Amino acid sequence: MTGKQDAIFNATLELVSERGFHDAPTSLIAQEAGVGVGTIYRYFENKEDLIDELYKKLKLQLARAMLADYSADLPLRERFRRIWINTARYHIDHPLETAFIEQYANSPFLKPETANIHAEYSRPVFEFIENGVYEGVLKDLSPELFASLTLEVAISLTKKHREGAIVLDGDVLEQAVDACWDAIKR
Amino acid sequence: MTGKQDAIFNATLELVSERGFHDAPTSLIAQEAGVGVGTIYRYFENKEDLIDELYKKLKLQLARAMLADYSADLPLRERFRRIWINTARYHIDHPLETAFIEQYANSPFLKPETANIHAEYSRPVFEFIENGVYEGVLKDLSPELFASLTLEVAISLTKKHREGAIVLDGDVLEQAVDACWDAIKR
DNA sequence: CTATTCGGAGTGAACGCTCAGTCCGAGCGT
DNA sequence: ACGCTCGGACTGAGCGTTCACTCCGAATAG
Repeated sequence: MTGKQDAIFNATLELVSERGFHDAPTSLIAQEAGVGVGTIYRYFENKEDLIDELYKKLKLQLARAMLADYSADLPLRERFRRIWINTARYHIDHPLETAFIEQYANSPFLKPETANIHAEYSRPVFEFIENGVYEGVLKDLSPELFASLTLEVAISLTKKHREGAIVLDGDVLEQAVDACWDAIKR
Repeated sequence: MTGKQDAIFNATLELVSERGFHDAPTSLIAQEAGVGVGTIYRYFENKEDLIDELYKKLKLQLARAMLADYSADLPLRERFRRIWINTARYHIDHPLETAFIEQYANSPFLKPETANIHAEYSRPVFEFIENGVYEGVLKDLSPELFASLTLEVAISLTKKHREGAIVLDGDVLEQAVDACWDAIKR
């Protein structure tokens, strides 16, 4: 039974997202999770470890969501659209997870070995890029530049959506995918 | 004499950027700045106020840098290039400032009234967008979407540069400006 | 001399984490 | 079937430490 671990994860996600790492004391996390403080330390070495494990879990969840309906058989344009929309959708539908990831990724506590997790899950994304460049449909740019021109745009838009600066409805989403495609297509 | 206030700002910038908000105790900031702890509280109400004031100061600095050589007389394409390159340059040349801004902007401590500061300084950026849309050179998109498609890309690239994932030399910078232009031009 | 600025030991509050003790179900002897 | 023992998951009051912030005497300026 991992019910308690999950309860601790959920409480941590909620508290850290809404109040920040250092305003989410272990005592509160335990209370919110319905367990004793000591129980946290049966599942995690310390608070930093708890945060780090939660981060890895969410990053994996995100990677899965991005590639939810991916298939290498589809046309490049459609593969792109799906990955892009999936990415945006995840961030829109999971504000707590997004706030947590963003907060931890930008903090100096992020462990170097944790920072690179994403790479191994996102193989299909690189596959897509290589195909596109090889076929001459995409510009010959580095994968990192591709990511910044497309996925980072999606993330930045969802952040503005979350803050209320824009409304990301279907129309805007389509405008944005098209614009991102223009940025990378030859 | 504002020498002490500046010393406190500098020490805070350095410590918070490298160690994080909560691993930069006032005692250390005071030591690094060469002042007593109490002196900090002569210039700032509390630590949160100090951080917030520093954030505003850096945001203003950034806005000035972005528009350093801007002129409404230049062709749209050139205006765009300058703003984009200036933005990237600032973030590349000011890693501490960037780390601080990014960290604070993504934390839940950011005051709502502080979050909107940038808008008033970036009037010329909106001017550029309005002109471009009016002249039919740019797509008819919202200013926020423009920002995500261009400036956020610049910022995201410099972050990768700072982390060592890519090297942002002149060539890559030019590739990126061109790609961003393709994203927004009609 | 007076007014103003500064310094840093000291204070109370809050934190992460520990550990002695509780609780409960599985296993065993009768 | 039943009572007893044992082991480990779990608890939370308490420990040691650290922090933001205060306060008042010292230093400095006018």
